[in-house]
Amino acid sequence: MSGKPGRNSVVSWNVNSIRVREAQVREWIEQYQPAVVGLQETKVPNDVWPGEAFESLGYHTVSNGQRTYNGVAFISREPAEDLVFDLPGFDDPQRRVLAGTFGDLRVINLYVPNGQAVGSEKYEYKLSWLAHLHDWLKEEMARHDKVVVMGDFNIAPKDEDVHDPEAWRGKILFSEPEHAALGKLLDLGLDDSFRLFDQEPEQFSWWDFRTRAFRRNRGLRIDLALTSHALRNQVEASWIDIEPRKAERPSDHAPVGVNIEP
DNA sequence: ATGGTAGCTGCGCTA
Repeated sequence: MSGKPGRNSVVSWNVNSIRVREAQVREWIEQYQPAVVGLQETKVPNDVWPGEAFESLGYHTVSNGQRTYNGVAFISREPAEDLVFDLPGFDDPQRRVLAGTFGDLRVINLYVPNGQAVGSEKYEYKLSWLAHLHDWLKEEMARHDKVVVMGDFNIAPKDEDVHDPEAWRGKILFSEPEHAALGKLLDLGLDDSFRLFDQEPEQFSWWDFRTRAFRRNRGLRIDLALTSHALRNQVEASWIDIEPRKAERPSDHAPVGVNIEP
């Protein structure tokens, strides 16, 4: 791992239900005092978002929630400004987008559709969603210099991000059209921050519950923090913290993040 | 080709 969580961290964490993971998230934030945390799969509507658990630590929160599925949120030391809750022009009841500005940093928190299986209806939705994301990000990149686009991308970028690339090649999370869509996002002027640094091999951010994949580290790196070129000389580290994945009743995802020099 | 586990919900859907 290059670096570790700290006060300069901007963090993405798919918590797979904030109701179940509330104490884990609160304790993690108490330990590291990160600047911004973007959550995915909170699975609660806004009226039962447990913001008070984090506001009692001195943090601000904002939820873009949904019952049962999806749902994204920010927990941040400074309040978010210029919030965006949707992909413009993409009418979608699914709550997957939350963007906010923290000082001079634009942070875009995403829960990219999973896609279920290549060729399925949900896969087509995923690719369409990513195409609309691209068009909106192009505008966001024009409006803002320092941008972090982070979240559960449900795409593993390269072979080294997959425990068994030959088994996964062409499958959901690792198909060519998904790679093309991610490539188009990077072409807007973004880096996969994790690869700005030398990293230990076999570092992943998600391990399937069903195959008990964590025990053998059979994972994928699908949780990403993309950083704009203007941030290159401020990005000090990019890391995955697998400690919370070892907890009792963990999320299937680990928190990932970038440390950005103020 | 399928199933395994987990969460939410109310036993099927999503991941």
